[in-house]
Amino acid sequence: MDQCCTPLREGEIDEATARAMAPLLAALADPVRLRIVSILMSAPDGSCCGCDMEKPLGLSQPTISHHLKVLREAGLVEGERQGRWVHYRVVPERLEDIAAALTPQLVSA
Amino acid sequence: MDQCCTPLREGEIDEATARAMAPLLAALADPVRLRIVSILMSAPDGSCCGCDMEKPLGLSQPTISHHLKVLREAGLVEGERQGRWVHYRVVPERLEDIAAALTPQLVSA
DNA sequence: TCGATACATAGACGTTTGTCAATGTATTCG
DNA sequence: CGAATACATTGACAAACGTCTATGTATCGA
Repeated sequence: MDQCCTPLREGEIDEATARAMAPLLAALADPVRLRIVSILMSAPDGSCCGCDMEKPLGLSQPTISHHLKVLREAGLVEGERQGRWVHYRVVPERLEDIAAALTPQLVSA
Repeated sequence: MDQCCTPLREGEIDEATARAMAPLLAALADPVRLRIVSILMSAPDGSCCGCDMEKPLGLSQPTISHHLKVLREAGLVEGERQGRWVHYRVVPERLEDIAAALTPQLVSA
């Protein structure tokens, strides 16, 4: 026997799709970045600037800036300069993209 | 002014929750593991053994075994020995956990 | 019992990641 | 202008990660 399972049918995601999806998940796969996203979403006006995250996160300013950059480059967060500060907010569409990619296949399965 | 945003209200996830959530996302945040999950979910009987993944993934057997271990330890995949083979299948609840953690806060926001 | 097959483990190695201190840039205010 | 503040960038370093080869373990079939 050269095949232990019934042959794989089509329908798996291709390598390109997987390579596009992985960085989005990777951007969220960090405790600090999860908390940043959570802080942004639970902020009264849905946004916040980096300076107010230092204390609750207990990390240095450059480290937080680094995490915000990762989130920004993944498209999960957007920053808008307002005078001296940059107001960051979550891009809900990206979170929905992730959630949608994980569930629909369950429906069609 | 010592505060540029309105004060953060409660509601963010705590550090422990973030530390529990991150590994689950990290397990999925890899192109190969995404494809493994996809292969398992699109298999006719919802399961598959490692040997049939080598060719489509184009990776060595130990590497695939490593990725399956990561997925197993994250609880995203379960393996059951059947004679000479181990049949792996996705644990849908874990995927739903992830999807649920990303969307509900959007509803309550 | 012996060979073949499926899978796991160990060790090695280059790459990526998370963190920090130090420094740079831009904006505001006196 | 000059000092202070918010944020970004650089460089360093240890830890974690993905991959491989080599080897170990377990199961089946002849």
